Amino acid sequence: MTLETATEAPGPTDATRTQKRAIRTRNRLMKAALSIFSEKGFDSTTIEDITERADLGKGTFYRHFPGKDELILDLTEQSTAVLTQEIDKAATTAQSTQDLMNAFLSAHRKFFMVHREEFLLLFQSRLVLNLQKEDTLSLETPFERYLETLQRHIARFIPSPVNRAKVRHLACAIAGFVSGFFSFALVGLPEADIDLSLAPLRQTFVSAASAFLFEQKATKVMKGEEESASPSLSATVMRSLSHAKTET
Amino acid sequence: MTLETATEAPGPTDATRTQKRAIRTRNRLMKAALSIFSEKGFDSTTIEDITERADLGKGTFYRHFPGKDELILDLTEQSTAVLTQEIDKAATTAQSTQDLMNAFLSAHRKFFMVHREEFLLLFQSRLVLNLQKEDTLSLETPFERYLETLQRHIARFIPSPVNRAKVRHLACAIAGFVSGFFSFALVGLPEADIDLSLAPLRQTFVSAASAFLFEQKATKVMKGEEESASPSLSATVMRSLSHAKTET
DNA sequence: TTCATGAGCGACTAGATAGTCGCATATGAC
DNA sequence: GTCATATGCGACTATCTAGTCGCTCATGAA
Repeated sequence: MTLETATEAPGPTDATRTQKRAIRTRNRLMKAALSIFSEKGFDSTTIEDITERADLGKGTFYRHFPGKDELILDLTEQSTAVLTQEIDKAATTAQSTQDLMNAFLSAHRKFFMVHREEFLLLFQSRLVLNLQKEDTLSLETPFERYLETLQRHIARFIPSPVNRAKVRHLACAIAGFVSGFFSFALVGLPEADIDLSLAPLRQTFVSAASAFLFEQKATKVMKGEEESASPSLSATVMRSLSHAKTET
Repeated sequence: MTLETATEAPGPTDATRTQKRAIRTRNRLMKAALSIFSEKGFDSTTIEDITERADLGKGTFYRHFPGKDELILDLTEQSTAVLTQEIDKAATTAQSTQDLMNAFLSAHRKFFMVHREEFLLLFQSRLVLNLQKEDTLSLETPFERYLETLQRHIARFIPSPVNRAKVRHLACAIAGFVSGFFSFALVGLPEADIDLSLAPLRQTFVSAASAFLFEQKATKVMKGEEESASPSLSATVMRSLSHAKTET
C-alpha cells in the first residue's frame, strides 16, 4: 500500500503529515462504516452512505479500499483484535479454571456492552461465513485467531497431553454461548437488563465449563468411569431435580 | 389475503383448482427465496433472483407478497414453526429436567442438521432484529413464540410460583447457546464433526441447565418475590415479563 | 358457450448504485 | 519558489433493481 512508502524507521512520530492525514481519513471511513453497518447491515449499506457519514468524497473511499468486501475484512480484524485484547487482559491473571471462565465472561460482557457496534459487526461477518457462498475471502482467519486465543488460555490449565480437539470444542462452545446469549437477550429481554441478566447465569456457566475441563482431564486419567456432573454440583441436587414435581 | 376468498369449509380438498395453483406458486416462491437467502443473504437477494429460481415471472412475486420484508416475515414464521414443532415433539415425553434438556438439544441439533436453510434464515432475521433499525416490522413475534415454547416446557418442571424472569433467562441461554455453538462450529470445526462435537458437551450442558433450574427453585422458596442473585434486576424484568404477551 | 375473475407474465420506467476519471489541493523535496 | 507526488473530490456513465401495468391464459359459474 501507499502507506508503507516511508523508507525506514516507521515510528509514530516520523510519519509524514500527508501519511498521517491518509491514516486519519482511513480511520474515519472505517469508523463511519462500522457505525452504519450496525444500523442497516453490511449488504444494505452503500459506499455513499459511508463517505457521506465520514464527510468525505466518494472517490476517497476507493483510494483506501478496493471495495466493500475488503472493508469488512479490515473491520472484522479490528473488532476481533479488540475482543481478544479484552480477553487477554482479563484472562492472564486467572489462577484457576473458575477464574478463567469468569474472565472470559467478563471480557465478552464488556465487549458487548462497550463495543456494541463491533459486536454487531462480528455477528454479521460470522453470518457471511456461514452462508453457503463460494469465495468467503480470508474472512475466516480473524475468527480463527479469536478461537485460538481462547484455546491458548484454556490450554494453560490442561495437563501435558492436551486434547486439542476438546479444547477447540470448548472454545466454540464458549464463543457460541456468549454471542448467542447476548443476541437472544437483545431480542427477548429489555435492553436495560441484558447486562444484569448474565449475572444469575454466570455461576452456572462457570461450573459447566469447569466441569467440561475436569471431565476432559478425568477421561484421560480414569476411563470408563461415569462422569460426575460437576465438582461444584452435588449429586443430591441433581437427583432432586430429576424427580421434580411437574406443575404449571 | 386472496387465499381466504373461500366462503366457508376451507378443508384441504375443497380448495378450487385456481386456489391450489396459487398456493403452489406461493410455496415455490418461498422455497426459492429460502434457498437463495441461505446462499447470498437476504439483503443481497433481488426479487428477480427469487422469481428466476422459482421459474416464475417477476410480476407473480408481487401478486403474492407486497415486498421482500413480508416474505422474510413469513419465512421466519415458517422456520420457527418447524423448530418449535421439533421441540414439542421431543420435549413432551420428558420425565425429568435432564430429559427436557436432552430433548431441547436433540431438537435443535436436528433442526441444524436437517433444516440448514431454515437455521440460516433465523440467523439472518435475528440479525435484522439486533440491528439498530427503526421499524423492525413484526419480525419479533416469531422469536417470541419460540422463546415461549421453551418457557412452556421448562415451566412444567418448576413448582407453583414460577419465576418467569428466570425461566426466560434460561430460555434465552438455551436458545443462544445452541444457535451460537452451531454457528461457531460451522466456522471453527470440520463440517463432518459438527454433529458429533455436540455429544461431549451434552452432559455438561444438561447439568448446567438443571442446576440453574434448581437454583431458581431455591431462591423462589427462600425469598419469595426477591431474588438474592440480582436484586436490582428483579422488579423491572418481572414486570415486563408478566406482560410479555401484550407489550409492544 | 359465454363471461367474469384471478393467476401469471415480462417489458417498461424511474430511481439508485458501483466504479471511474480528470481536476483541485496539500505536502514535501529540492 | 518550483515541481513531483499523493490525497481528496464529485460529476459522470453504465448497470442494476424495485415496482407497475396492460396483456394473456386458466378456471369456474351461469
